[in-house]
Amino acid sequence: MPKDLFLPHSKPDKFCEVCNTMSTDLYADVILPLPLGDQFTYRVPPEFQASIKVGIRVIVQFGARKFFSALVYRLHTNMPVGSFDIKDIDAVLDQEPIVTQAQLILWEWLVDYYCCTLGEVYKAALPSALKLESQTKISFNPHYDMPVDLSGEEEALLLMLQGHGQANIQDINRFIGKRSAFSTLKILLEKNAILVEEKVEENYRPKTAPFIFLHANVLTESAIAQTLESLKKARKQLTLFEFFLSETLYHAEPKASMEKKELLERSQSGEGILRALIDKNILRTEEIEIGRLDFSHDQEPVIFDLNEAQEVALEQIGQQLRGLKPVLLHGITSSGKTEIYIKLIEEQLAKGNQVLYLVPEIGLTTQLITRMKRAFGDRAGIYHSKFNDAERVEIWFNTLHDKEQSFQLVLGARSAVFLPFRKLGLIIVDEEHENSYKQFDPAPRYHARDVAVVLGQIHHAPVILGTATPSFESYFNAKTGKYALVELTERYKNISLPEMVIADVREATRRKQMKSLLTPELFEQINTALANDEQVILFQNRRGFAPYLQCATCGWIPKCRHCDVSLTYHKHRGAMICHYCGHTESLSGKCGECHSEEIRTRGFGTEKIEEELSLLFPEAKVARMDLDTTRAKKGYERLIYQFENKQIDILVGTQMVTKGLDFDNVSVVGILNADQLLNYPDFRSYERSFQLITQVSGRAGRKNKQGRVVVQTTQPKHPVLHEVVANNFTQLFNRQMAERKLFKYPPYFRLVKIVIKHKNQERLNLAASQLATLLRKNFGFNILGPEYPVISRIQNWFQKEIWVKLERDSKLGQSKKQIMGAVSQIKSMPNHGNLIIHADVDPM
DNA sequence: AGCACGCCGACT
DNA sequence: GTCGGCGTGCTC
Repeated sequence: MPKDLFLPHSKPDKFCEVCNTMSTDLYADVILPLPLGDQFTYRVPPEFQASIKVGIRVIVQFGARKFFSALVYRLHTNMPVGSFDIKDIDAVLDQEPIVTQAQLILWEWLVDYYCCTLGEVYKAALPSALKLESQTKISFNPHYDMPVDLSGEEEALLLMLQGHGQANIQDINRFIGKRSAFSTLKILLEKNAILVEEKVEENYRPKTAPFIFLHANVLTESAIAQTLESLKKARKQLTLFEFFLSETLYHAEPKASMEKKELLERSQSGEGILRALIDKNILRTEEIEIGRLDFSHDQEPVIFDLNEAQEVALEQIGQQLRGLKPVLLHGITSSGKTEIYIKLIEEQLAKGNQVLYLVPEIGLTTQLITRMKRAFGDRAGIYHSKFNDAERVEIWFNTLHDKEQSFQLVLGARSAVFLPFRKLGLIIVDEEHENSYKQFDPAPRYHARDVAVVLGQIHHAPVILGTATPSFESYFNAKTGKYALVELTERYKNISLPEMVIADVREATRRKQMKSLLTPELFEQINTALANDEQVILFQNRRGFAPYLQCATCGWIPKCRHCDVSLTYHKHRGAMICHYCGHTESLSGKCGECHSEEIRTRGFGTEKIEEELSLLFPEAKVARMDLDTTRAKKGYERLIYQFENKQIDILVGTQMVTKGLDFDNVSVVGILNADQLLNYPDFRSYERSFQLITQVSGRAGRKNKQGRVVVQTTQPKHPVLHEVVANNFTQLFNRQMAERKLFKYPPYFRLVKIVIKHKNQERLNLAASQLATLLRKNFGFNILGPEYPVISRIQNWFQKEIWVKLERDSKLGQSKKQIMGAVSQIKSMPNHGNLIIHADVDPM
């Protein structure tokens, strides 16, 4: 983008016939936080022409009544052509850009690559407190005499408004208790009884705290002396006042004020004593803005020493990074990748550069945060979705502005790629194979790892992708020279890799050796571990008690009434719950079909395992870690803490237990049902099985002692399991690559998944087949579907999918344009109004 | 995405 | 006769 777009244009001047002067018309193309394709052009009125810049927010009216905070994308003097009135910009919100030029370049890339709009990216990128939207405010018209011809509802509403002063639409809907109070409001508006206005409210409020200052009366030496004299009889007040002076005026570095809380605490005075001094006009209080960000750190920064293998890897990375290719760091579990990162980060921070450290959503554990805080103290900040909005705004500005106290290292989940970095020196993507880097819904459906690579290119910052189990895409890129590859094959601190055992569930069942859900192998291992005071982690990728219930007489299975899935039985809550929409039904105990009372549980989830274990090992403390036990705010941290402190002997969990946790007393890891992973109907299921089993196995092993992993399966001869046992990633990769090539799957081909949804099944079928036909004209055999996905209905929306396979070296941009063209053609056909169609590029 | 406008069925 | 359901089109 040319540089002059930053500046208001001074040409071409033209003569204004109205005001008889030379005038300059300046226009701004703005991005609205809406999923609309094009930008909208507004006129920049003269009073804003000097201050407007690309990347600042402005308030504009959009449509008949709504106001939005839009982002200035382009400034120019070309009057837009068209038969519409150009509206003026109403207000300018920022003095300096809050979105950088580099970010806009990234946004444009996202729009092209992920087939979305700038509005959608704008929405995803900015903390919501920075995206204002007007709210309709309704108030009582004070110049209105209460008439007689009002209905009961109208009168009640008016009285409410009179009492409250102002209300928004949601309040009124709640008050009236109907779905829409719009008709009542319309009548009242016609009768001139109410006033309606649109207000844009700033959501972000800086946090303030009371600070204590010297009162204006006491600013001279003599006044202070006099005051001290006058306080002789009030000894507590004198103590407080003297303390205040010693901390501010008489301090080595004098300050004007002191925070009230700190003053009271450190002088050990009470509220009342301070109050007295304020009443006497000796001190005064004032609200001062303070930040919400935590700059505290407990310990002095510690930097570790690396072992030989790590030093070699660090050296290799250093060499490779100079080539500005992304580096894939393939290091087996516990090989000490984090220490290498710390060294690399340290180097960048010393240069005054910023570092982005991406972790999967779930990987933002207290363990990692503690480690980074210990290494980098208050230079490290955290950004993820659990942060409240005010904090996110502050991190945004902290990243953007070079302040006295600012974070140089940002640890963040996927949305951290959108932060406004000034001077990015390095990007680390940890656990790059993790699926949670991909955003499903809403658009932009981006993969943070891939966005990070592009972000690195824009900033000329090196990118490191680290993992023990590379995604096939990344490994392929490394093998074909798009990425550089660095491998670490030794475990840190000489912890040996765990011994892997494959336990045959079918054989054990036949011999009647199963102890509940455990094979004799796993049962023995757990017993031994408990006897040695060691801990156990069990993995089952399914929460709840039983995935479904079934009538033993007729085979009936309870299903969700809104979705096409069976209800999962949650024993603890005594309910059957849909894991797709949350629909909950209480347990009737009777078959919905034949009314038989013989209802059986089928399969097992974490809850059932927890219960069975408590019966099998009554002495052991068993805990469960899944979505249900970690939903509460500190639930996850509490479990980790308890496990670390050995208050838990056996931890049962879903995927959560596989992520980046390091415990040093776990000797046994059990995978309860590997079949479920292997048989998952997806072309990536073997890749994922390998990743999950390897990752969870990595939790086993202690210093000087080999850990054990038991994998329970009915397919003990399955090749993937043997590759896991041998830790033979390469063999699995090569075998799978041949298949991927043959069936035109990634990484040889790129996939675009098109999802079509409609509440009406016939209309969905029609639209989907029309779209597929249209796409086949361009892509022929590379179109799959339309087909129902595994779950064909979610929350009463039926859905179908069409898959497009694009050749890797084909003109991607052009193909995507063709796809989106076909989509909009289908959408604009009559009767296709309530269709939802979206494209998911590189779906997971 | 919202929201207004416009056209057809089930109600006072 | 009207209320309100949804299908359609537009927003600088």
